[in-house]
Amino acid sequence: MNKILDVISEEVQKAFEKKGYDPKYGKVGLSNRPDLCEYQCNGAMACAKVYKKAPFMISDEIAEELNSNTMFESVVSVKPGFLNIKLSGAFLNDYVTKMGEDSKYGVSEVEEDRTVMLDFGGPNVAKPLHVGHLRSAIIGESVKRILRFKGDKVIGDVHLGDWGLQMGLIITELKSRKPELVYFDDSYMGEYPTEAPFTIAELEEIYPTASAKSKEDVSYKEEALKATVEVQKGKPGYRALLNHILNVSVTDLKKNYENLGVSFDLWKGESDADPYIPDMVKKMRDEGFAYESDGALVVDVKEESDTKEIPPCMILKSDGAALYDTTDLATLIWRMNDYNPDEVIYVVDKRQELHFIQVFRCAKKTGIVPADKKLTFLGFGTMNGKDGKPFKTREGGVMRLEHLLTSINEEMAAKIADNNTMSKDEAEKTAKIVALAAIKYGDLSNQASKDYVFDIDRFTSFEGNTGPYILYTIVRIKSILAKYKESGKNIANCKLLAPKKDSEKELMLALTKYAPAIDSAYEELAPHKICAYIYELSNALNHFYHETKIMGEEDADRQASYVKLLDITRGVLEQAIDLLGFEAPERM
RNA sequence: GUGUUCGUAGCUCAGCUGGAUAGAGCAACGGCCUUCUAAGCCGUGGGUCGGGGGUUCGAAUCCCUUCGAGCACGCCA
Repeated sequence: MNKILDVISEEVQKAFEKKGYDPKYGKVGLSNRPDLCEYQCNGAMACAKVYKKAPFMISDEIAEELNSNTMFESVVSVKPGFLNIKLSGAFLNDYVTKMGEDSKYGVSEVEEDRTVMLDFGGPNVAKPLHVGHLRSAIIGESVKRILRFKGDKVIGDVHLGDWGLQMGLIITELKSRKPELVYFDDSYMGEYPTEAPFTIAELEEIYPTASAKSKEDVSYKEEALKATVEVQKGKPGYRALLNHILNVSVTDLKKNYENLGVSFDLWKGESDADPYIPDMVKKMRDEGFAYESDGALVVDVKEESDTKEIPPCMILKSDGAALYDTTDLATLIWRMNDYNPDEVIYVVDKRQELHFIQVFRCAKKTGIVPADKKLTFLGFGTMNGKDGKPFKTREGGVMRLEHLLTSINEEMAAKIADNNTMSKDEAEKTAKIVALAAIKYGDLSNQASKDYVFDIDRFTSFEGNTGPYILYTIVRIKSILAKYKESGKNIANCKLLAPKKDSEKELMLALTKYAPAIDSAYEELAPHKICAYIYELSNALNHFYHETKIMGEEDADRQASYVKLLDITRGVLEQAIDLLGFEAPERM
């Protein structure tokens, strides 16, 4: 169905045309003076310049033309040339009724068939998820849902960090601890054990230890670098270890992402790009793109329009090892081969922007990615603590995601227990749902590209513009709908009427803004637009709720209309929070 | 140094493809629970949109400049 702005604009444009002006001036926008009108058209001012007339005269003509139109309650011309528009209740009723009949509440799907590869998550194997991984997961999951909702085919890939120096470090540390393992015996020719020689807990301890050692001990670091090259060259014992590390980590990661309501279609990693690297390098050399520079193999990606020097893309280090430029490029090879996406979107820390500029340019230049494909960098800002510096625990370390979730869950459960007579089991389940909504909404309501302050106290207070406020609004609606059903009436039979009171009309107007909100979130890959929208809608609902006694309404038709309005609002809110990646409980 | 992002209320943030009186939440203060969940609703106070120029009928929004902060800048990822 058409967006309400388009429907209104069409009428206004017709009026401009009828009066002899270019219809393009009839474009209508949302009012920025809600005290005066619901919609406004500013075209008369621009139009006045071209037609050499006073803007006020033009707006007067249009207002007069439109005043008999049943779509509008009023169209008023205001100096210097604004057109202030109010919709008629009958039109609004009709429009919102149609929205309610549509499974997507008026959001239309994109016309062309598109396949999008979405690269998000980006956890490193052998390292526990910490709060730094939260943003990519939350934003990526929401973007994935938004794109799918709009009709794109989306393939989400976790893109594990399982290939660089970190693998060399783990192997080196493991070797120094258990040199007797067969993986380190170069003469061993048999099958390697299927059981991993470590648990996830050990693995998580090994990496930071190794990383710290390498910073102090030069020979240790050299050994790790050597091990890195050897894994990449395919040394059997090390490859077997790599597989163990991968299996143990991925099992654990899946569990953690599941707790966040985040899922991936592919669990590929940097290591999956490895088979494509030799051919890629050879081709880049043969075709003259890659050349030696200070012992390393690089591809220039400078462009004339650059305002600064863009360093070349590094393909191979002077010791022959691959870098992240290399794996990201080779990853694009299999992505194009196997899935042929129209666009690849990277949801990664914005500090990596330069790297991706290099990779994108190199991929286009060398033909890995055809010119008509889109490569998009969706960079997000850092999660800071209250002090404005990157988020740390009180002790100064990184906070594990599990710990963060557990502590918020506990606070939530206590709060719910205070408020309600729920069973312990239900309270805990509800606490998880609400806590997750708090965290996700807290993140998504900020613009992705900006740094934001992660303030646990604020998120657990649950007042104002928060996830729990949205959920609370939904729960209130559900409660009334349940009561209506209990009274033996059927929501499906409810028919919407034209609004009578202001708060009722406001709510209907808020509903009509759903499709534009989703569309701009889709176009700009900006989930925060959805947050802003549902906050506005929730406010409208709560205002209406406060002054309308629905169950006490005596006029059965009016009551049915209220119920219908609530039901549509509930549907829109639940659909919207699903796009953000969380859900609402039945009670809270 | 070069580039880049940003600077909006005491705090955290919207608004930025130019429109009328710059909006929310938190915090402060004052009201509203015998009636559908007060995690709510209503109200008050709080701003030279970092500073200065410019373009325009009109600028938080576009351009220039200046101050301040963050981030990135070939062999870590």
